[in-house]
Amino acid sequence: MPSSETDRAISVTLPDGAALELPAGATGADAAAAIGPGLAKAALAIRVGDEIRDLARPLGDGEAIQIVTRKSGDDYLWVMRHSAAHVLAEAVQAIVPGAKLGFGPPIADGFYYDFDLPRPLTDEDFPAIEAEIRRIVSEKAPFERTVMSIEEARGFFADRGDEYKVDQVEELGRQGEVEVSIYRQNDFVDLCRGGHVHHTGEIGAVKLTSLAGAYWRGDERNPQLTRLYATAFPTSKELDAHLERLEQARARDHRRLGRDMELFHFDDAGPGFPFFLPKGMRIIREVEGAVREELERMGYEEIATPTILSDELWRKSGHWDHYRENMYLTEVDGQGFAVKPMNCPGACLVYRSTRRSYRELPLRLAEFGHVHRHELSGVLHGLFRVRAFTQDDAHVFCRPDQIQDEVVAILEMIDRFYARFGFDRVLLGLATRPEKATGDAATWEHAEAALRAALGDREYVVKEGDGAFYGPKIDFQVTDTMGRLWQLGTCQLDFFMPERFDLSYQTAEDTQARPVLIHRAITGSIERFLGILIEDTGGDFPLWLAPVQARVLPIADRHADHAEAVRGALVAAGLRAEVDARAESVGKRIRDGELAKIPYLLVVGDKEQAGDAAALRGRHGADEGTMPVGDVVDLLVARARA
RNA sequence: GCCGACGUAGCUCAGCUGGUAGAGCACUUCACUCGUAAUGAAGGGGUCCCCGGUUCGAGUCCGGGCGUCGGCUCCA
Repeated sequence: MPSSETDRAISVTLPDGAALELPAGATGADAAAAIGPGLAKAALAIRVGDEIRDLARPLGDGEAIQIVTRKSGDDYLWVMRHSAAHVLAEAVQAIVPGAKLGFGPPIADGFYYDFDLPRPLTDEDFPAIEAEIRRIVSEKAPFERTVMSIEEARGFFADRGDEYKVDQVEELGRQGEVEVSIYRQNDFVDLCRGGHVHHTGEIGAVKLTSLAGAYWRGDERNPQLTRLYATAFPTSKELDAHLERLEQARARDHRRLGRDMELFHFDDAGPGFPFFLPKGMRIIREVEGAVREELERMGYEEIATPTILSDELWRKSGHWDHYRENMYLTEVDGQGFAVKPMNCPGACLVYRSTRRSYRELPLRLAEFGHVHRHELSGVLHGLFRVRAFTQDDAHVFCRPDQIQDEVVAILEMIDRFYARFGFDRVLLGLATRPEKATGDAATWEHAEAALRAALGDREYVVKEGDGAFYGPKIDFQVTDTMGRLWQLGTCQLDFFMPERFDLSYQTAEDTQARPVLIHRAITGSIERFLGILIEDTGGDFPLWLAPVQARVLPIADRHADHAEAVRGALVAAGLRAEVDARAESVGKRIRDGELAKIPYLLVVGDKEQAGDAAALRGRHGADEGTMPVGDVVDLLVARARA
């Protein structure tokens, strides 16, 4: 708040690095006016650091600011969509009288608005709502900002029966706000921190995209609201381009490519349980091979532990208390068993199978563990969220003083592995103590500090309360083709499992000590990793991963034997090759080979047969000419290794 | 699990207000034996997701279940 004349002036930084001096308490609007009258008129909002703010909010000393106008690209889209959300809400209230308002923020690629509705909404209502939006847009109704005290706003929204807005006003009050801003267009009024276009006419093409249920404040104990997703662009041309991009992204969907390329299959006989087809297994074996190379290099030993183990074991491990509802249980001969949802108890039993010395530590035990988890039906999603998957799991048992080095080595291993597959945008997260946790606060803090130290100066986000019940973790996330985030690798500290299983080792001083357990996975889940790999490459796998690396096409029947010989030479050299000798034209078979995304097509006719050669065609028509079969084999082997 | 939509041949889909199913691609066979992105013809293939109900009659209407898709919540 602007106050006495004793306040000093403030200074903010503009995008070009210049400093702008303003009186204390100056707002974004003041800043825009200070820069120029044109900008003052065009200004819609202001970006301060990562945040887009209302022009009416006072600026702080030293802040880096950027005025948002119609020409601000993504920032403009953000502001315009925020305004579009208000118009959507006005339209919905016109179509469905009595609709109560939840939240309605802009999000990546669009915006949504939550409603508590007197009647269910279906997509048949979309055209009417869109028509109403267009009508409101054509009115060019101004967005007007007013300010109310918390008490005034509470009463205002209570009178209107907008209970969720009342809840939010109260929440803001608890957060220490003394007044809130209200935006109005036509008769529509919304509690809103703002940043809006001047009038509804500045909203471009709006399209409703989907309908979903969403809990108030994201808590399933709260009422479920109806969420209407939509997007908006300045022009319908840009909207169409966006819809076209979405369509292209859908073509990379691993579920679609997995079926088209015959990699895997899902069957009603086992919802969430993937069936891997021969070509899918070829890729999986390559991925596993890459993991095993790392295991060898980093001093791991591979083990295998049983899929089904006594429920006694799961009681001891803590899974019974924390995870039972997600476990597949069975009973045989009057004894309870559970299908493993994790591999750690098995690894602990391996550790405990003999007496351990400090000289053996760190003991790194790896396992390709096939685990089963009964996930809720609504969360299943292709290979990304399944009910049975293979963890490239490992458990490192070490002394407390070895934690740092081990975690550092694991992070480096994961980095190297992802780089090999060409994953560049990997997000790191540090997940800390959750509500449902075992162990004391001091132990947790110690563990979290160890992980922070190992992360060093890497970029990562802290996810408060997102850790496993037994310890904090570092996780590695990547996005799929639709922008959803999925966790792959993980590195978790566990101070509790060794306790529960009473694990120990003999120290140099001939005493018994408790090892620390580190859980880690590189791919996290081979299945999920494959899904990401499919979407990342769009099915155009690098040569070394391609399920079929080369296909030989004999021009006519009389070239079949030579084609077979070429295939034999490729296979003998360790390449995955096949022959397409169907009675179809060469053009047709070339086309089919391209559509099957096969890296190399080898055409053989009279000329090639006579010279024991093959004509090499790379993906997308790259003609590399005719060369002796031996040369083709050497060339492809070299490229597959690169 | 919750909200919404959807479920017809291996795939993509058509099938109007109820009258017991159709196309393209794929597959099989035949003819053609072809030089770098679709040769032609013929043929096989369906418990219209499942279970009930309404009706003379249900792919179509109603109820329940299962599955899939988009979200929410969850995710060791």
